[in-house]
Amino acid sequence: MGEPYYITTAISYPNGKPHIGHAYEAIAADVIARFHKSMGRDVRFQTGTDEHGLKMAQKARDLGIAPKQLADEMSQHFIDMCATLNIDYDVFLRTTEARHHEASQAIWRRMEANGDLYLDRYEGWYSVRDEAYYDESELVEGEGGAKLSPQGTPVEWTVEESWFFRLSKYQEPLLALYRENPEFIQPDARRNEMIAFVSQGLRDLSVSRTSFDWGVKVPGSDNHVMYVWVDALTNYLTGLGFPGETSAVEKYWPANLHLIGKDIVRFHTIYWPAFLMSAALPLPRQVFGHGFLLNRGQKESKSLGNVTDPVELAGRFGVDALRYFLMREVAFGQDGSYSPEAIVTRCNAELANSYGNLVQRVLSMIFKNMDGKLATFSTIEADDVLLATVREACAVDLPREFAALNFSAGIDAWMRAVFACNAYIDEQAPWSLRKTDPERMRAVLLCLFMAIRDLTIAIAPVAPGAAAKVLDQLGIPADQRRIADLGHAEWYMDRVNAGERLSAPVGAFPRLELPQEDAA
RNA sequence: GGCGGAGUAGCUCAGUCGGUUAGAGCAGCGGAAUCAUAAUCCGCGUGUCGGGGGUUCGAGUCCCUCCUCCGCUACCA
Repeated sequence: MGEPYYITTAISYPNGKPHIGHAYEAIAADVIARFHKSMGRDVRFQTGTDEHGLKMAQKARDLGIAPKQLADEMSQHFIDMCATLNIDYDVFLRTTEARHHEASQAIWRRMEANGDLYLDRYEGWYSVRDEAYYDESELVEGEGGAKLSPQGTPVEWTVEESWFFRLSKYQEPLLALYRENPEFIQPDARRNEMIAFVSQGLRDLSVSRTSFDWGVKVPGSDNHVMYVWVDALTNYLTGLGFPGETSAVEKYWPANLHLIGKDIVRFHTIYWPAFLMSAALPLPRQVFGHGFLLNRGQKESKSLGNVTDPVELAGRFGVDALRYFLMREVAFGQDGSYSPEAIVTRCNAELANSYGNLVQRVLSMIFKNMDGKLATFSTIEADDVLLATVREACAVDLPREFAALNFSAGIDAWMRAVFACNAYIDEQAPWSLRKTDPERMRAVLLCLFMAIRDLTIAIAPVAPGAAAKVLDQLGIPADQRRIADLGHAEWYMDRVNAGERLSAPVGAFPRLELPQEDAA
């Protein structure tokens, strides 16, 4: 196996069904995982659900069921979403698992042993509904002079015993981390924000609660449960077998990439590294905060009634098309906008018309005019130029951009290679050569066969289902479908010697139709 | 308020250290071809590069200022 590569998504809070943002993060992480596997690395990919906290407990109480029952039910929606979207994770971690409680308590003890936890009182304006304390300056005045949180919920002065983490101690180490490892927080704009935040000074963090009990118990303080972030962040270690000194921990920790939404960058780039430093554990190499997806430029919300079910969306347009659209259309790291029209337009123009149709016309001609038979052939300069262009895009340009998480740019390079194939086929006009020079026609079509193999392997991490369908039709062995295999000199002769003939092609990238209800 | 980012063709965006007539895709218009998923190929852009001022032989690219939008500004996940 190749060099280890460990990627995680944030774990989702399952107090509602998955929304498009969950799908986006899962898809992006899956593309990254599949890409690195394709490059020959030994990949570990983890996702999951964060099931503790007051909101889950309250919702369960409202429904009259046990929190665990609610968690089981809701977590299943996320598992199902992953199945629908072809998310090929290695571990789906649930924070209610016993091993996770053990891991969280283990990291707690390590922080405590390092002298970074102490018991004190937390006093402040507390909103039960928000499960949050607010500073006096944040409060707003409600009717009759009542004090309200910035969200307009009632607050009351509360004194609570709480464990504190000495976050203040880590201000300088964190700043040094950002300074010495500029790639630790990405994109750059997020890093600047975090540097500004930490530079203002850090206060110690309250890391336990006594007001509810749906969480991980604090070791030695049974009436306390851990602050959700201590528990949640630890999931990245739990899945590897921590606190056991397992081979997975040894091999995959520290993680190469925590892929998260821009809204939780602070927790992952300030609290998490501070916890890890305190526990004397290595720090992840990179935290990337992706942007949000907007529905026609607007944030999705229940009140606007524009919430999209990602499973339904995938059903309507196809998983591969949806995955392609999201990775192609949105500049990774920035917010992006989507709509049925945008998905249909983008996927039809690129996946169906330019690429899918290329595959179809070439395989169809090989089937009809060559009996589906592959053989050796000799090339002219135009052929060599085309194959070199395609190879460059698939083995160099796209991988370089994907490795840097520039998916849009990587796919753009891939599209240019597809355009080159379409220009080449028109120039060579094999349909004319059929009558004038059949030998040359065969060379042109086989050249395109080779190009299609490269193109399909390169795009497979993005559209795994449809790519596999094409590679099946090309007769490429299942263990020869990685980007790392592109350069194998013998692949084509092996394929010829296998002797398997091509059948009539079956479309793998169909044109999409705009559903009636969305046409307007 | 403070800090940071952005404002380039109808739409989405590229434009590295300032340098020749500011680019790509989509949409639109014209032509070619007919192997293919009515798909493909070729050709066509006089854009106040948000406004104004400045530095420079020369600025979308640097400086100042103004306008607009967005993000962050501690304990909801």
